[in-house]
Amino acid sequence: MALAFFRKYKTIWLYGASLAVLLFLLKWLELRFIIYDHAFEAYIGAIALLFTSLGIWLAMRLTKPKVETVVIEKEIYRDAATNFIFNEKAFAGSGMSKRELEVLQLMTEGHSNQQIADQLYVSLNTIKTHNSRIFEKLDVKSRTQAIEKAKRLGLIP
Amino acid sequence: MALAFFRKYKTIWLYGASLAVLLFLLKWLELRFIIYDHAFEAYIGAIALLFTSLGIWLAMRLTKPKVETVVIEKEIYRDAATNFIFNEKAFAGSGMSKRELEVLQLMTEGHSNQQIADQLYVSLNTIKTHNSRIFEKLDVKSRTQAIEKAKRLGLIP
DNA sequence: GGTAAAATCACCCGAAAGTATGAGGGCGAA
DNA sequence: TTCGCCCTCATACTTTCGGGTGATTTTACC
Repeated sequence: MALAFFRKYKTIWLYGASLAVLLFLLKWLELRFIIYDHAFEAYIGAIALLFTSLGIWLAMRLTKPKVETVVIEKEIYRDAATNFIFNEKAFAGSGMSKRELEVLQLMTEGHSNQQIADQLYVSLNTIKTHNSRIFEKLDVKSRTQAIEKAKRLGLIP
Repeated sequence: MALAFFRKYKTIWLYGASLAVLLFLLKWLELRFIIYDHAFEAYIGAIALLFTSLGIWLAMRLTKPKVETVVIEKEIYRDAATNFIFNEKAFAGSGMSKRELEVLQLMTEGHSNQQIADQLYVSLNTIKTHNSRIFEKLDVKSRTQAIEKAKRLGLIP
C-alpha cells in the first residue's frame, strides 16, 4: 500500500526529499560561514540559481513530453480494378435483373454461352435469351460491346 | 544587429530581467522587514519556491516539443481506364506485332471483325488471320478471353 | 541481294454467337 | 385475380467467329 503510494508519487517524494536536503545544507552553510553584507546577495543568488535548476529539472521530469504531431498524407494509388466498387445506380438504371447480371459477369470472364449454361445449370438457349435481353438493356449489339459497356458503367470489375 | 540578437535569445533576456527584478524585490523586502532568526528560513524557503517555479516555467517554455511524425496512408482510387499505363514488358514478352496489337485494341472496344477490317482498310480475312495469331500468342481460345487477358497484362486499358 | 518476319488476302468448314418468335411456370403488385 | 416481369426452354434461322491451310507482298535486317 505505502509502497504503491510511494511509487505513484515518486517524483513528488523525490522533490520533497531534495528540498529537505538542500535546506539542511543551506542551514549548515549558514552556520559554517558568516554572512557578510555583500556576501548575502551572492548567497541569495546561489539559492536562486540552485532552485531554478531544480525547477527546470523537475519540470523536465514531471511534464509530459510535448508531442507535436505532424501528419503526412501518403498517397497510395491503387488500381480501381483490384478494388472494384459495384455501381448500384448504374445497375438499377439499366433495368437488368439479377440473373442477367450474373450471366453478364460470367460473360466478361471469358466464358462461352455453353460454359455459362453449364455453370448455371440451365440450357444454352436460356443463356442466349438472357444475352439478348442484356444487349437490349445495355443498348449494344454484341457480347464484346456488352463487356466494354459493363466495365464503363461499373457493373463488373 | 542588437535587435536580432535580442530576438534570438529573447527567453534568456527575459529570464535575466526577471531575475534582476526579483533580486531587487528581495533587496527591497530585506530593507523593509527585519529578518529574525526564524524568519530567515521562511525567507529562504520562499526564495526556493519562487525560483523553483521560475525554473519550471522556464523549462516549460524552453523545452522543444518532441516531433512525432505520423504517416497516414491515404488511398486514392484511380480509374484504371483513365490512368492507363501500357505494359511494354508484357507486350514485348507476348511477341505480338504492332499490327496485331492494333487489331487487339479495336477488338476490345467492341468492334466486330468486319468493323475492324473496314477501319484498317484491310479485308475481313486479314483480320481473321491476325486474330488467330493474337489468340495463339496470348494462349487463349476466343476474343472474349483475349480481351480479358490483354486487360490483365496491361496491353489495353 | 537474300532472308526472316510481318502484313496482306483467299477459301472452306464447323462452332459459336446472335435474332426472332413462342410458350409455360412463378411471383409480387395493382 | 389479373397484369407485368422474370426465368426458363425450345425451334429455326442468320451472322459472326475461329481454325486450318496456303499464298503473295511488304518491310526490315544482315
